[in-house]
Amino acid sequence: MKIATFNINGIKARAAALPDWLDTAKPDVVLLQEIKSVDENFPRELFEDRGYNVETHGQKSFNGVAILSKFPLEDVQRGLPGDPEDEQARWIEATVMGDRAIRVCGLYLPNGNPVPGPKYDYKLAWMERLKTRAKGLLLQEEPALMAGDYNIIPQDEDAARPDAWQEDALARPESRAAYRRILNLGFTEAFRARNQAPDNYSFWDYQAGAWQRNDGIRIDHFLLTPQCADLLQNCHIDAQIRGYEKPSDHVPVCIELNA
DNA sequence: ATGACAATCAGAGATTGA
Repeated sequence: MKIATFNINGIKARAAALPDWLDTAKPDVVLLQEIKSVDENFPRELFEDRGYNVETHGQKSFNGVAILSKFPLEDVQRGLPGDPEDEQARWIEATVMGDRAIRVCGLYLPNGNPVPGPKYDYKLAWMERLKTRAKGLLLQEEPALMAGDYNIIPQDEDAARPDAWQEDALARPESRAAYRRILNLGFTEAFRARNQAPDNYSFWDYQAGAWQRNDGIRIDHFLLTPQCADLLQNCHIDAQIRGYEKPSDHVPVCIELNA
């Protein structure tokens, strides 16, 4: 089973590029972030016509996450638990009913800039809630994953110019520590489990020719429970599509599971 | 040191992103 995560930076703006990529990459399951659309306006036919089941958790203008799946989806949950006041659409999870049931969680972790400030506080608080949900997944002792735009540069090797990100919410020591507290509960980060090479990124800014200079950062990640990590075949980044027509500033990260 | 670039909503330019 091929599962991908992709921050598309707006479904309207990606109405051509996203189907093109689906037709080429043929993922079974896709976790989308930043659909920037309310549920009613999401062009689900684009995906249903290609054989995908579609579940969305959108909001107006910003954020918004979705799951596309060629397998049936069960027990869909929207919103990260832990704060009933939180209106931002950054979390959706469901069980993918393939040969083996897999719980998939799609997330769009807050950016957090500027540091310090209320947005950074929200990021850290959100990560604390994420940790709680992560513990819950581990307790199930079943194949499960949390994937999406973490807005975290895990280590300096995950940025072309680490010095430029030192004071940024994506790389601050407190951000990295919060990410590691989740990882250290017992998750496997799929990309580094299969690839130790530097210069692998999942985001390039639109500005200043970042793509052409390969001035990127790796911030889109797959975290797998032990039972899911047992199934991991490989993980790769579809970087080339960043150079295609009207791209997102992120590219898809894909895993192949023995399931 | 700053802005560059893109998307959204709205119908100009502010806001957000990373």
